[in-house]
Amino acid sequence: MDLWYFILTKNEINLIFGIAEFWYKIDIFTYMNTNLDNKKVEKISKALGDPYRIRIMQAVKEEKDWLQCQAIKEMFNLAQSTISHHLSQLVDAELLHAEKDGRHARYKINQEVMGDYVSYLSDFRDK
Amino acid sequence: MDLWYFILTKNEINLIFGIAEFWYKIDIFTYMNTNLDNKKVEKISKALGDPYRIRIMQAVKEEKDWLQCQAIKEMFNLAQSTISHHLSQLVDAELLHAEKDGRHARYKINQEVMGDYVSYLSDFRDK
DNA sequence: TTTATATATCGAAATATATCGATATATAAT
DNA sequence: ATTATATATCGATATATTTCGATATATAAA
Repeated sequence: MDLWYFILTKNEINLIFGIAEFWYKIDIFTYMNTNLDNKKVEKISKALGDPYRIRIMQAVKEEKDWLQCQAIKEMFNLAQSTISHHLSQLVDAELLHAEKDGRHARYKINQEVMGDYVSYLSDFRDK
Repeated sequence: MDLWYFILTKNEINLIFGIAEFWYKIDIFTYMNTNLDNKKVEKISKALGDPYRIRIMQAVKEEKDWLQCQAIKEMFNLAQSTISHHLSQLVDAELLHAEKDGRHARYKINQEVMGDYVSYLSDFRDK
């Protein structure tokens, strides 16, 4: 049996989808994402450009559902006000959804914005 | 004919690949990208967290092949040393390949690192 | 060899960000 | 009502980044 190794480009994904469309008689629509302007991309990138915030995002990702602010505070040796600052950077960039539950705050990843950012960056690939 | 609208998650892509594997009797291997550590992700994000550098990336993308440094200088009202600084941020983060051609420098997007960054971020999606 | 051009590097000043401690606010527990 | 807990905000300081002008380096043109 042969083993083939691919790094797939957008065009190649489109080809595969094309075959799938033909075989299953369906239409798969892909679209270029225009939801993010440069200002927004800058803000998101800045938000991800800090070691603590990267680890916060990872912790939020690991959590099945929402992650309590309290849990984040216990991960680091940082003042509570500093954690709060990092969290608002992530919320301002809309990378995280924030929700208040009594006196607790909890967070989960904003899938839509994260998806927009990923597809924005994907446009830098191939041509 | 029915029209269905999907935002596909990684798991759903895997399902589609699974069907393709079954039908064409091939193996499609997907793997979690571990090429980037947090330090690298931080550096790349920081590099993308500046309006000039975002526009430089876009300009490099638009260029069919390599983009001359000179062309970038003409896009902005910035001192030559500042442009040089921004370009080295992007090259240090390995978002751009740099090449010297005589006394000119030229750049193109480092597809591998950009791809690694995109797939790193993709792991923040779905679960 | 001299001069012009493209880019890189250095040092200083301006600006932005991270961090803390103190304090405010809002909710829950007593 | 009072007290304790979770989070947010403020002001000050430390640190990092951006920007410039001046200068260095390296290549091409005269």
